[in-house]
Amino acid sequence: MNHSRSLSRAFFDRPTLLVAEQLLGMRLVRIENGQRLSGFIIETEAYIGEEDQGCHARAGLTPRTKVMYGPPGHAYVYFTYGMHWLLNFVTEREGFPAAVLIRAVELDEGEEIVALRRNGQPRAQWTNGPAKLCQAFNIDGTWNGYDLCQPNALLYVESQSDGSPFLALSVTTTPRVGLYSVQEPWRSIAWRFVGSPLSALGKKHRAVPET
DNA sequence: AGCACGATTAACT
DNA sequence: GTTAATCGTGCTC
Repeated sequence: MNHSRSLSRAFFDRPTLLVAEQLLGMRLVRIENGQRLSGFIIETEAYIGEEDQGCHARAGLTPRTKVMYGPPGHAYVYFTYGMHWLLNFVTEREGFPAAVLIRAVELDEGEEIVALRRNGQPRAQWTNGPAKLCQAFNIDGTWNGYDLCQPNALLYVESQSDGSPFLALSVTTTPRVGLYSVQEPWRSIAWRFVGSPLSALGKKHRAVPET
């Protein structure tokens, strides 16, 4: 594609906080039966290392966390609450467990299919949650370990051809969602990145989005 | 082998 | 704002 390019492994092979922030405005792409489904990433969270008590890797190397210990640029997809799949991207060097959770995207391509999958829901709620976007893009555990940086990948992230994001966003950081039982400082550390359209600046400002 | 728990969502009141 | 749905994971026995 002329106006875009796939993010390289080097992009993910960097400090997780940097990756989490710079993923905002990039385009998540899923090729399904030859058709493109995509959305602009607008919300992420960082999970970094065994010390991070909010990170699954706090349990060390297990069958579940194995992918996070692997090379960067792979998908870490896991199941939670008995019914939801969540999509993460592995970051940092091989051997160091870290990942970025994709919490929300703004749908770009694949409206018909997503409308079908999220039937009954208004458009604004199609992909505004980590499990919702997995449902919308039909991403489940079979994608765990998938290499986003391989040639002709069916799941990957795009930037513009010059490497910049598609959307110019103002970035707000807040504590990560749903870590109520996690000890401090991990519970409150501001490792959640929320992108808001620059055009919305000066209008409504939400200091801390509801958790 | 058994069990408590959860990086959530939708459908309630 | 509250709660049920639902099952893989990791920890304990």
